[in-house]
Amino acid sequence: MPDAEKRDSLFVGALAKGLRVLRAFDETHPELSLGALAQRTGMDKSTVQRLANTLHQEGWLTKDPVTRRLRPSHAWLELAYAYYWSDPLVGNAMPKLIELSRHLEETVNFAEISGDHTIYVLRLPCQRTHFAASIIGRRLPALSTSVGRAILSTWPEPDRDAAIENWPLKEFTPRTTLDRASIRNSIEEAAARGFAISRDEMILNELAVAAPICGPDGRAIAAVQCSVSAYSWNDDSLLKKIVPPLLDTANAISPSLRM
Amino acid sequence: MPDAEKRDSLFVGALAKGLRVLRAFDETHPELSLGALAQRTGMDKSTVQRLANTLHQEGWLTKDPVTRRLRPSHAWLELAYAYYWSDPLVGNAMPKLIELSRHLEETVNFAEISGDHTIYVLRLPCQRTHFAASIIGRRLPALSTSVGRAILSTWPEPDRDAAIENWPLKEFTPRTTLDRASIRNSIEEAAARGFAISRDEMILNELAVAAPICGPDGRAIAAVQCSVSAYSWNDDSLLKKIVPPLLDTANAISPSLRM
DNA sequence: TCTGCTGTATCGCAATGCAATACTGTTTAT
DNA sequence: ATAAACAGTATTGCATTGCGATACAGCAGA
Repeated sequence: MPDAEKRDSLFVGALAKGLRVLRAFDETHPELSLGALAQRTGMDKSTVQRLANTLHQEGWLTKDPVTRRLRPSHAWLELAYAYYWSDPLVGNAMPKLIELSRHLEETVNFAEISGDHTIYVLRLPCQRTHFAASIIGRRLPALSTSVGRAILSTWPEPDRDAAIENWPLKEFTPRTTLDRASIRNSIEEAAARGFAISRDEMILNELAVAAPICGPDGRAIAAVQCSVSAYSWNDDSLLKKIVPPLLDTANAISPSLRM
Repeated sequence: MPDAEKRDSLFVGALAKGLRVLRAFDETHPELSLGALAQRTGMDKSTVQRLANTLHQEGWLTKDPVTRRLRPSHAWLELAYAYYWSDPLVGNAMPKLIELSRHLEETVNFAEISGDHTIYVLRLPCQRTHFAASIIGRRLPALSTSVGRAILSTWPEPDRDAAIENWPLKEFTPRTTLDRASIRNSIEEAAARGFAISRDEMILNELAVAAPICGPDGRAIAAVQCSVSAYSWNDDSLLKKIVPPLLDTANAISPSLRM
């Protein structure tokens, strides 16, 4: 392990390496051969062999009997299941999101902040979109999403500023905002109005509105989001039809009241 | 490791143990202390300490700063994300499920067979139900679910019989079928009609219909399912309104045609 | 303040995971 | 066809690394 020199004595390297094997699978690498795994993880071929073998025996990797390639197993979904039970917000959020989705008949999402990214935790797709926009677990740079901006809009000045300065940005479409001053404006507007809007950030012709879910300290860690097509919606209709129920839903989920 | 004596030399015990720590979290144990983890995994306290520490450092466990308890982290959802990209059926299924859900305005699920259980892979909840019925990754005994029966109905005799004889059953409601002969009837009926119906198996007052998704060999490994309330639906309306589009959807997802 | 708890740190031993290497089987090019 | 190239599988000796007993610290409640 050349990267991390002096890890304390209660660090189990073999476990960390094994998990790095799991992390090697992503949207561009849905299945991998042993050799490819070795390459991607930077580990020795025989190390990967043992780790992958163990993961396979323990049911974490599925092995195609003919190509010998490895793929994520159903166990990966079971972990998501366990996650849902452990997240204190999800239990309240789910029924309210369902109602919102039924009412709006538009795609509704629930996302949380995870470091400097947002991650989709619950998704209720209503319209056909591209695949990545309809499955859970997707991480996106927080500054580029309506969810991230809605959440940041509730944070105290110093934290918010630090985020705006330092958090990463990535160009997804030609219209992705890469200018941090514009992002600051967007967040301040969100702070004033109680919700954030973003346009064409992740995909073109997409309009997203997000309302933060505040904890007892007023600081949000999650948001409810509604994503619609700019073909069918504009600012006015958004504000009239979508924003009010969206805010209601967010407030209903917020744990502050129940404490 | 007393349980598995003679594991071959390419087995990394530390990795397996670490993963067992992850598996210790489930619906009844959403968060665990170090001591509780040691108990549940049957491992030594200091072993668990090191493993949990490693998992925490690597971002797999979240540690509550005040209670010191450990919880699943967002990484668990990221694994689900990777899983979705790797599952060859999910990409086709998703848009079609969305359409079906919009059309029926009822809860639609996509589940696969996983050993002797079924596992929910995609869920589009439309009505409020209990929490477990609306999140992905849930495993249920295949013989008790409409999905499992729909899938088994496409299997050749010997496999099907072996499953009916040996696969596990568990009582979820007072009306859960525990009689294997009845289950055989149900599966045979499904084979004749092309879809399976179940009633009150998992929760009372629930009606579920499932249509198998067959591979090129005619053998199903997945099914589309629609779950409705027996309060609003009966056999007739189910057959008229739900079954036809359900079968259409299942056929549209089946990969056989595209090969 | 004492007692019992739960989480954190230390340490010597040997079990265990490491990487080099050799083997097997399947695919590609000549 | 035959050979060469490649990917997956097995073996082995060595020392690194993970093991668990034990001792320490920080916080409850009595």
